[in-house]
Amino acid sequence: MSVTIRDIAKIAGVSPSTVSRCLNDSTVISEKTKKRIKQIAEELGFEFNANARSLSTSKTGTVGIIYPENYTELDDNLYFNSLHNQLRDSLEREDLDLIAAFPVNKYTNKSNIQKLITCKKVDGLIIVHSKMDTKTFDLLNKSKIPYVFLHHFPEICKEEDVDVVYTDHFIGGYLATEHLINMGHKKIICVSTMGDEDEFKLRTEGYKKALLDYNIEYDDKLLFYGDHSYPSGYRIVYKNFEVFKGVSAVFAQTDLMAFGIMDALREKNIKVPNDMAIVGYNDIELCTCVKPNLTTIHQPREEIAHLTCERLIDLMNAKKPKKSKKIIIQPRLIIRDSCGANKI
Amino acid sequence: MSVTIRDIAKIAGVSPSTVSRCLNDSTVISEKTKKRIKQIAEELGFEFNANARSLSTSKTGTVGIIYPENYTELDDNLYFNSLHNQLRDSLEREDLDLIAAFPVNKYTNKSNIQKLITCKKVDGLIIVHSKMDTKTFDLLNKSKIPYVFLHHFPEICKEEDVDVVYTDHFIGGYLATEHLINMGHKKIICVSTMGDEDEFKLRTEGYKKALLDYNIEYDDKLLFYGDHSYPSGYRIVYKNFEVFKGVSAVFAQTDLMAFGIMDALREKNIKVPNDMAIVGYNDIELCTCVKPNLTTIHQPREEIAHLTCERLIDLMNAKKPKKSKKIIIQPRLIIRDSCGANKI
DNA sequence: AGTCAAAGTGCAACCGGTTGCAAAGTGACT
DNA sequence: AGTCACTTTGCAACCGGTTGCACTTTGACT
Repeated sequence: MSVTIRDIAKIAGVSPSTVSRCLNDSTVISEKTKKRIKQIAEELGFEFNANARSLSTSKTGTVGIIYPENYTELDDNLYFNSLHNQLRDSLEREDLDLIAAFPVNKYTNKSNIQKLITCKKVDGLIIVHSKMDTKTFDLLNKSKIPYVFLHHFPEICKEEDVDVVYTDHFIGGYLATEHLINMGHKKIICVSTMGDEDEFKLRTEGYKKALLDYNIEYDDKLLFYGDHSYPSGYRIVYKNFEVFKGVSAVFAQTDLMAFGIMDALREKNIKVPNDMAIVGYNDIELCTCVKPNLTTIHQPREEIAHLTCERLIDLMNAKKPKKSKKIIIQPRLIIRDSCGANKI
Repeated sequence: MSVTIRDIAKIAGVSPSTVSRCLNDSTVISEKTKKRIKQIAEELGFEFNANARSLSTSKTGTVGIIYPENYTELDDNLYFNSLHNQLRDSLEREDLDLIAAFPVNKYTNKSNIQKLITCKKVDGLIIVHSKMDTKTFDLLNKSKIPYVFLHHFPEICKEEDVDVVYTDHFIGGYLATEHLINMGHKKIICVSTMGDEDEFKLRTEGYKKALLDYNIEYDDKLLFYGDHSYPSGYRIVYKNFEVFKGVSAVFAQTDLMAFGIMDALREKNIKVPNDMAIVGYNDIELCTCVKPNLTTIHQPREEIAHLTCERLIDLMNAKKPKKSKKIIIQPRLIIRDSCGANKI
């Protein structure tokens, strides 16, 4: 069917191994033959058969990414979608393909992680998922396939032992709160989320620390819990309107909750930012598709994606196992209109 | 490193071919040996090496999907993201992996379509992209790799000659407009988009046909062009406010433009839906994250994804080339609050 | 002319599966 | 015991690359 190196070899009157070496730019081949062979390959429209190549080299040229099962339901999948595109872009630079999967195939009930590893379909793994059983984790380590955890890492391993890149949610929470304080607010509601995701706890910690640093007493009546989503933000306002009436600012730990809060406040005739300042978290594209534009904490996706891929590629190319490394990325405050800063 | 069928063969005292046949459930093997071999394989934690398998069978167990280059910029990538997840889900059912790519690698400048095909990385291709040069198209056909066009198909081929699945945008435009007419509106603005994308032209045609059917004269002063995005919808209201003041309804051909229009109208103190009814298009998740909830045209993603994959898998499994087929999916009107129907 | 290192190329095995075909085994029946 | 059909298994080639090692060629130097 398609052209093989043996075809080329026959035509050029050399052995297949020579052809292979030429097309792989081996240094032991003379420039003259190299040029000649490449020429013929070009004319014949030769392309390597990736499978044959993978079989003999044990390199596939593709990396896998594992997302949390609840990813599609996750309201901030908007953030993940955009991160995903950045990751793909970073990998494209190295001509690597990307296969995305959930931890388990929900139809066959088999572990996709295991499948990708043991079937040798990927050279490396990016794991955006914090729950992992010991069996899979062992398999992962035994397989010698490099991996880096993105955003989360499983409880079953020590942070020092694995490669992980994440953003500093403590600082993020701090920055958001500090900004509101600097704008003159003293009573600031914080809307976090339930669940065992550490990042939200950290955002809350940052919030508390900022209050402390600026001598504002922390009041746990001002702390609420949503579920990431727009409706949950919306409902929290309605359910706790008395509390909202008594404050002048809100730090919502996802942008979508901030949107819900803003819409509910509008219905209650509270003007943002004049009567209430709002800061969100994530900086999804829609922040500028909402009036007033949302002030928020930006997680630099390009940087996250770039550093994650860089690290993974490093590991994939390393001859010897490398010492694991932790990469922490600093979030940034993006000032728009919802916090009132632009009106001054 | 990992367990091979030869390892199993040695332990079981049979030949590798027998092991292969057992694990592939060949009918010529006795149940007894099959059971024994499978048992051993299980114990050893055997998994097929996908590359070796692909090499000999020419089946990779993965399909590729090609997105338009401008996909990440496309404002309705929200729609595509959700469609993508549905596609992945449909493929997961058959244990197929999915590699997503753009038509060309923007760093190496090489054709990704060509790469996926000629390197034998995929068994089939879903193509969401209408521009394709003759060379690639020829390659595609010569390669015998089955493909289906999703939503668009290239101009260089005849619709009858290729497999394509898309939604009926004419009907979508018609449904949206008809609904507004039924709500008593006679002057209806239509916001389409520039560019050569047929689907938007068709939506506009549907709009015109509905007007015609209900004896409302078409007025081209009521037709505007945005660029899919929220800001463009927003701006159109500001720039043409006199026109908007004279009508009672708007059909926006993307949800995001509808959002922009709604926000601009709010700032102009025009109440939706009381003073102005609005219908969008796509039914992105955010339609219910906006006040009032957006009435819109839903493109059934599950159905689209399912039919696309079903067709592709059909083609991949076919022994002989099948006659090409066109699958057209009907959009649905989703009535929410922005059109005023719920207030009556 | 003879020696020898360096450069260039080919042989053959290997990666880990699949599969057509031949051979061996089984059991029923004459 | 011999024949025959059918079931079960093994041999060996193949998929299309890579690579260690051995061999040949080349040219500089004594």
